[in-house]
Amino acid sequence: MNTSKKPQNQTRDQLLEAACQVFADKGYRDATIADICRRAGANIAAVNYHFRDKKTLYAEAWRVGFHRSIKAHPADGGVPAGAPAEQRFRGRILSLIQRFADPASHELAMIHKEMANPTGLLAEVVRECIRPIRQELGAIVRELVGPGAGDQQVMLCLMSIRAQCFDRVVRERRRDLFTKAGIKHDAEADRIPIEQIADHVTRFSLAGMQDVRRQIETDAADQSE
Amino acid sequence: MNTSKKPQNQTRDQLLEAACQVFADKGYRDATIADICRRAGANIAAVNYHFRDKKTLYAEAWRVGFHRSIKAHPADGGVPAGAPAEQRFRGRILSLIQRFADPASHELAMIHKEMANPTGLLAEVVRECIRPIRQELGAIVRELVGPGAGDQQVMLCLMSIRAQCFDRVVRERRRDLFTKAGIKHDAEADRIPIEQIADHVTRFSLAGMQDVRRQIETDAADQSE
Amino acid sequence: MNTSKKPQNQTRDQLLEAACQVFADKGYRDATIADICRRAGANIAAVNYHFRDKKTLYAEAWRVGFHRSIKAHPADGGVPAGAPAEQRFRGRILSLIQRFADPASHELAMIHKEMANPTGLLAEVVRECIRPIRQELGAIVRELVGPGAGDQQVMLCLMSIRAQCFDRVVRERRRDLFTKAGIKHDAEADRIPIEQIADHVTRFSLAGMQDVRRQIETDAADQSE
Amino acid sequence: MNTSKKPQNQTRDQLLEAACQVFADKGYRDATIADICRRAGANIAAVNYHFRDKKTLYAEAWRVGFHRSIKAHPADGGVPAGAPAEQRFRGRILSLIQRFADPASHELAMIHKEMANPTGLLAEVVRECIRPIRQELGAIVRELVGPGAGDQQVMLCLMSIRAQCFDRVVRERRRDLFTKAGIKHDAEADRIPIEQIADHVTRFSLAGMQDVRRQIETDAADQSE
DNA sequence: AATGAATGAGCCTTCATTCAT
DNA sequence: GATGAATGAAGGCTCATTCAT
Repeated sequence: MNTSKKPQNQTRDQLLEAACQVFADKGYRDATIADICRRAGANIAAVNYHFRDKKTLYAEAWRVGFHRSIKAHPADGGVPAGAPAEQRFRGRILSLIQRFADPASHELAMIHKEMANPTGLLAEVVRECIRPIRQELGAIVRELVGPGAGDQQVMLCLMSIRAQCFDRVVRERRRDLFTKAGIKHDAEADRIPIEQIADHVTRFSLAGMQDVRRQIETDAADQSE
Repeated sequence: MNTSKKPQNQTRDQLLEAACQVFADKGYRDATIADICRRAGANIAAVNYHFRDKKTLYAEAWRVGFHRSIKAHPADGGVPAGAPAEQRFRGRILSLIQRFADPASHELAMIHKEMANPTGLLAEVVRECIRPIRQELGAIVRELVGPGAGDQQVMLCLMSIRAQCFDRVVRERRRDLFTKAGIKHDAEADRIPIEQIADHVTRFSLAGMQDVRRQIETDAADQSE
Repeated sequence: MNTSKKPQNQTRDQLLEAACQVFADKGYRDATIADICRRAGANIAAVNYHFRDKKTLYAEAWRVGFHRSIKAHPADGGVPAGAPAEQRFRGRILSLIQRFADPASHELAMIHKEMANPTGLLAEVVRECIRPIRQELGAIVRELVGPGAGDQQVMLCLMSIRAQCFDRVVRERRRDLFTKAGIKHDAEADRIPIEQIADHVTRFSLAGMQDVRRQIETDAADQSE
Repeated sequence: MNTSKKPQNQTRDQLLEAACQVFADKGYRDATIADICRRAGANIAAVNYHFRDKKTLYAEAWRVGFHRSIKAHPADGGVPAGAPAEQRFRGRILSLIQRFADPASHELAMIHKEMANPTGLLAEVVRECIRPIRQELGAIVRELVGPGAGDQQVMLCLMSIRAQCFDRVVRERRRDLFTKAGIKHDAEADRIPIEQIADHVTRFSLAGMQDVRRQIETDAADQSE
């Protein structure tokens, strides 16, 4: 028994690291194997040797990026399961935004690229990684809008909330869009600290959800009269 | 009186139409001239003849898509300039979401693709088309959060609002992401009527903004004591 | 009978003029019909309409360029046929160099391009235009090297002489070669007046031919002893 | 001991060899990568793999052709540096003409093509290879026309001399010009042995330079009176 | 008589992948 | 186990030419 399971994996790991960067930066199609190998200091045939495929490397890189991201920023934001819903909500929001804003993880960029040009190569990854977290946030939202809310209303609130978190992704890209087009873009918004943004999203969304809850209860009262 | 002034533009128009579809579907890089020409029923050299470049065709298609979209859904949502801010706000939201949801216009998909992989070819288009509308919405938001709000607070609200509208884009792509990966995706949210979504976003955001306003005024009162 | 034979030839003439310029500048292959038509202010189909072919236009432009050149600088350099051989020789040299150096005529550049990449389209033109002049210069050289000279010796002298005249052509291109490669090229030699160059070539060559003649006569004397 | 250090360069070498031939025959623009690869028995992507570019291959082929040529025919013509100027002059002339006439080297044809249609890709090559040799010949000519000669006079003599050597190039192409145009061209001059031509150019030029020197000294004597 | 539209062949280049060591 | 060499398919672009008015 050797101490490390696969000590020969150095090249493989460097390839994965390089792949994360390049895929995040360019997307699946625009990323080239040659570029990835160059950054990894590996031979051009290394990808096909270690991963058989560009496709396989892509899925693997995605998985690696996600796990690194979720490890650094646990989905519950450090808030214990027994805490009140508002606090758990805030934890989730903070976690999401931090994950997306973390420059070490390339998760956000990869998600954005993949959504823009779906490759159909991430079936497993999506099933394993993204689904569960979505459903957990869904449960909290359902708590917050109250038992009277229908599926549709919960869904709409979820949409509003996730959209705001996701905006970190979009914002990053929007900046590129403007920059590449040679347009000066007021980057002021980009300098707002993460915690402040998370605070804003939390408050803004809690207010929105309370409004939804109030309306539901009003409607119910009207109807019961 | 003839219906079309220059009937010889037929091929050109068909190329533009095909380009909108293909660019929206594949993005700049993945779209091939051959595919566009095939759909337009034109020769492979037609793009070069009519537009000189793939690049130029792309910019032109973007412009066409935007104009078509903005024509079908005026930015003010049909609400007169003299109406109360809340109504004008609702008009804007409705317009934005309708524009993005309109399957005839490929605006949303193209925006998303461009943000994912910026080409730097849309300097003019962005300057001419997108900028003004952004600033108009900004003015309305400033009205709603009140005169006491700082630039940063306005910016955060704008972010929350636009993110929700933009979610239409992302949602569409997310469906593809799941579908292509072979995962069944509850498309229930996609069947919610546009007006209802616009209503939700409007209410949700108005509540959020009021919360921001309230906080600002509270802080101001505390400070003035 | 109308005053001008073909008054409608304006476009045709402009095409020829443009063709001279472009063919001289780029050579047959690199010259594009589109460029020629653009400079002539004509439609892109004009060349094929007026000349059937790029090939035919090329031959026609060559002919025009040559005739213009020979008209401006008669082959005998203005020296009457009865003048002494040395003077007639000088006239020829002056004429050749002037023709090649005249920026209005594009003859030299076209010759050079054609020699570099022979098109095989100039059979007639060469037969009609260049041959006679070569033979006339040959006769003068034969006179100068004396009746004892063999064909080969005459040929070698002709080579030495024509080569010097032709150097105007090569020099022009050599400058381009250096310039395009980003190398500073002492253009001092290019500023020497034409007459001075013609003088030099004349003297240099007369000295050379006298040397040849002297050697021939010496050899003959040796042999007759 | 193996004969070749890197046997894997075979394809690369064959590409270079083919490139020399094709570029010499057709010039940069008219030469096609496909043709070069076909002659080298290589795949069409081989050029891109080994040289990255058509441009780079071109520059490399030029360099190879030059070195092969200069190796076979050293610039001094085998005449030691201590020999009298006339002999060193003859050595240079012989070397130049041999280099240009050597069918194994494609140097002359490539120079001619490049001068006709400068690509601007040979900056380094020209600087490294051609410049030094030009300057060495210049020094010898200066010796021969004497210390009283001005720069301009040296330059004119150099022009006359180089033009004659270069005529080998032009002659070769002129033959093509006539041949391709379907004209019978007395190829007698082409059959004159190289040494005889070199002899002629040497004598012819030495006589010319002596004439120039005599004139300078006469002028000086007139002036000093 | 003359033109704008359209065509198809050909070229350079890129890139994921495979082959032979 | 790992690599440099080599491949073939595909894409964007150019351009002389033809077509339909």
